[in-house]
Amino acid sequence: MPNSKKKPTMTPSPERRGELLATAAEVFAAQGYNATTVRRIADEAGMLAGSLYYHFDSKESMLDEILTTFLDELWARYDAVLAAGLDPRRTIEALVTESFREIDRHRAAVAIYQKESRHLAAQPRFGYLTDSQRKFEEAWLGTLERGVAAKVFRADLDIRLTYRFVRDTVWVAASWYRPGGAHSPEEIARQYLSMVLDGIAVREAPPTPAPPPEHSP
Amino acid sequence: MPNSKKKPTMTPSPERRGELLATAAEVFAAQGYNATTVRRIADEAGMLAGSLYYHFDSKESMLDEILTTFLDELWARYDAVLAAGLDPRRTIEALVTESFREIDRHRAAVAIYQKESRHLAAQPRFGYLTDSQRKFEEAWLGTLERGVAAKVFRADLDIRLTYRFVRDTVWVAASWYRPGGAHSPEEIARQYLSMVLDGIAVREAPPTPAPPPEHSP
Amino acid sequence: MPNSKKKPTMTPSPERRGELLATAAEVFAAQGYNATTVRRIADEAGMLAGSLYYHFDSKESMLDEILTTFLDELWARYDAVLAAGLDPRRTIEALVTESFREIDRHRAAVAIYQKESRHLAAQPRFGYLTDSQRKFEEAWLGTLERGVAAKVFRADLDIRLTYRFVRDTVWVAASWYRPGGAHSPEEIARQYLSMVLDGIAVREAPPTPAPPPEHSP
Amino acid sequence: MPNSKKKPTMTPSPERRGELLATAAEVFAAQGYNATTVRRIADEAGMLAGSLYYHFDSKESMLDEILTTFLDELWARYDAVLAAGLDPRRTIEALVTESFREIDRHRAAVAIYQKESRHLAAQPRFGYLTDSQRKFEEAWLGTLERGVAAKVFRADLDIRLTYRFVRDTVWVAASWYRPGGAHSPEEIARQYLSMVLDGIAVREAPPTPAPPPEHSP
DNA sequence: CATGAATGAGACTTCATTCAT
DNA sequence: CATGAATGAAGTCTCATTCAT
Repeated sequence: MPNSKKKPTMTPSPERRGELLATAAEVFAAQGYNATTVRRIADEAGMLAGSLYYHFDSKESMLDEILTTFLDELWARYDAVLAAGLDPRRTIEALVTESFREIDRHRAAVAIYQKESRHLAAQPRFGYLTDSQRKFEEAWLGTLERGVAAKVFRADLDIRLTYRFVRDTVWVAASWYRPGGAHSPEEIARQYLSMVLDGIAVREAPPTPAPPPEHSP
Repeated sequence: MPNSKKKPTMTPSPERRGELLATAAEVFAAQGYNATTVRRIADEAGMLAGSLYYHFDSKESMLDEILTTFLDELWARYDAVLAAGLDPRRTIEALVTESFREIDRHRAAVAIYQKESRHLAAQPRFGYLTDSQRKFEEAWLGTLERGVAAKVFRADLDIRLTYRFVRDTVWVAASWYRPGGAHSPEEIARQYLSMVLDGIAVREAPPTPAPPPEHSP
Repeated sequence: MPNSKKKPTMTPSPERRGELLATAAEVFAAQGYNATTVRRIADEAGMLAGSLYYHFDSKESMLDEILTTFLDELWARYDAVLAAGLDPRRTIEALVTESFREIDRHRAAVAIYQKESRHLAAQPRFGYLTDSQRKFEEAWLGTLERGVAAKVFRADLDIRLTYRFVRDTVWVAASWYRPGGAHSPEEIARQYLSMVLDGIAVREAPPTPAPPPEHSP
Repeated sequence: MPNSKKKPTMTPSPERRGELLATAAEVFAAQGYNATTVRRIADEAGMLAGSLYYHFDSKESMLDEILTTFLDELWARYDAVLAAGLDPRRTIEALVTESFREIDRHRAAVAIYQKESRHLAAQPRFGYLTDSQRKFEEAWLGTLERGVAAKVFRADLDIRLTYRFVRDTVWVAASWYRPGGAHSPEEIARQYLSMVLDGIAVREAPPTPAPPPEHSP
């Protein structure tokens, strides 16, 4: 739901718009929104700075559109997961997996969200960021609480601490993730889930007792 | 610290300097470095923008000093830990604990580091950020590898993924941590370590009906 | 910048031209020439900004054509009046009446002229505005002077002040006049003339002993 | 005037502001608000464009301050006149005189007001222009109506037409008035009032019929 | 030490204008 | 004839920085 103010030229060409937004997102993610000049985006897109304004109202509206596009898609998927009626553990697994998929698809948008959402949320225009964050907390924290009640998640931990731990752990990944890397989003999700759920320490399983048949050279 | 040849006119009282840096750090952390105007810092400090230049060469040098102060202290502590010759698990525990203590002491600086280090590292002046990151990786990744070799950390995980998981897990906390909150840094460290090492899932009932006969005690 | 050596493609239908000019004039009058964007005119005309350039060389040439069209017509009528050899009072009456008729026909153009002519006159392209103003002054001031000489206009007033008074009195009306209002141009002219010639004050009781002898015819 | 070296121009804030506003007003009046660049104002003031922003928020706020300063003063004087309880004719005389004095004092502001107020009034920030215009109409139209009722002003004229006639007649003078000219504001007011009240035509003095007997002495 | 005023570079944005389709 | 997209110049404004007082 971007701007709906004055200009009758709302959607000149969806494709070009999309390309330009992708370019902008990439630069915003790499340099930070404030540090990114509109000229830099234009250079990257092979046009002059002023030309961007044929497609967008302002630098801010580009940011806006990048974020809303991402959040809309994220919530479509999250909502589907939450509506599926899975048990807490499977819900967490699904949410984490969808999150990594979203990072895969909208890496730049996620990185921007991570870096900028806190101070953007103060502006009325970006109020939806706060809304989204609240919904986000409801979904994750609620699921964790159900899990604790169902005795599948530990009860001896501060639940909010756990929430932040899981949440951040997943989303910071956007800062280093590169599509087409060694692991697929699903594989990363699997390993993250394994760490988050079971820890990185070796289970009591006697590190010595039973000597596993090692690989014969 | 490469450049130190500029102004020999550097005789302001160290206390005032410290106060001003703390103020600046707070604003940088809250709004982002680029989005912060020198005037805003001056306002917060009760003076005019121009007056800050009696104390500092530039806005950038404030940022520089904030980051180096933080990193210098961090490394003093990390080096002490690493020099102590602890086993991998205790080393990780100590590093995590020191990290949370550092977040407690330099919350603003840590938050700035998180948000800005990536694009700052490109500038020569901030080359030390890259150095620090490399040392950081050596320390943590090395410890994890030793732990895997010693079979105290799981071997079935991608080690770099594990590294990023542990690293991020700890440092993102700076984005929400507020000194004087419900938990002390040490308590947060304890819980985080517990999650990271053992996971958030409840262990399956140890004495399961069937197969697993191996656990000795 | 009179660039007119490139496009021989000037074969638009005169009607469309006229419509577009009327639209442009309306917008120029409402918002001011400088504050009016070519896009606004195009919007109002139901086309895109670029499309206007099929019909006109430039925004300035639209303004030019609007003003010359108006002035040409005005001078045709003024010249007819001046050529009629009326006495000073009847000449003034005729000029005023024609002026209001012109305001009725070219309200927008007159309003533009009022607002913009002063600074436009500085540009060579609009030199004709200065010429017109000089002719205008000759016509009006000359008539007034003849009237003073003939003792039909007061001699105790600064003649230039009188000239400006009469001139402004008539033309500012363009700022509020709307065609199709309560009064016809002729009626407005009649009342204005009555005010200008005889004042708005009630005449002191029969200024002379003798009661007014009735009209002869 | 480029800045000469040794100018001991110690200009305290309010005075400098005032000077700059006067400069701006002059340029706005000469070229029109929209056609005036901030750089032009700065040039005229002997500084760089950006430097103006140390004193003012924006170009618009300069305009705002110019207009409010003028209107505040105008209304102080108008209100004094209206509160004096004069009869309709003397009230009109006083209002006209004060108006010409105001034109003398704030010529530029008045000229700006004339040219720009109509489209500025649409913006919320300049809503006070509409308010002022309404008060203005109340004052003048009301006085004229009282005068008609008291039979000192003609009843055979459309009163709103009369109002506009008197109002415009006075205020357009700002477009040609130059302080220090041949006539003082009071003298101009006297002549204008004479024209408005009694007309420019020679009184009853029969242009031909009967030779005026009275003014022989 | 601090202020007040200014500089200068560069940012975002607007807009008249062009041109291939 | 009109559109869609772009250009390029110019305009308003911001801000780190300087410097005389």
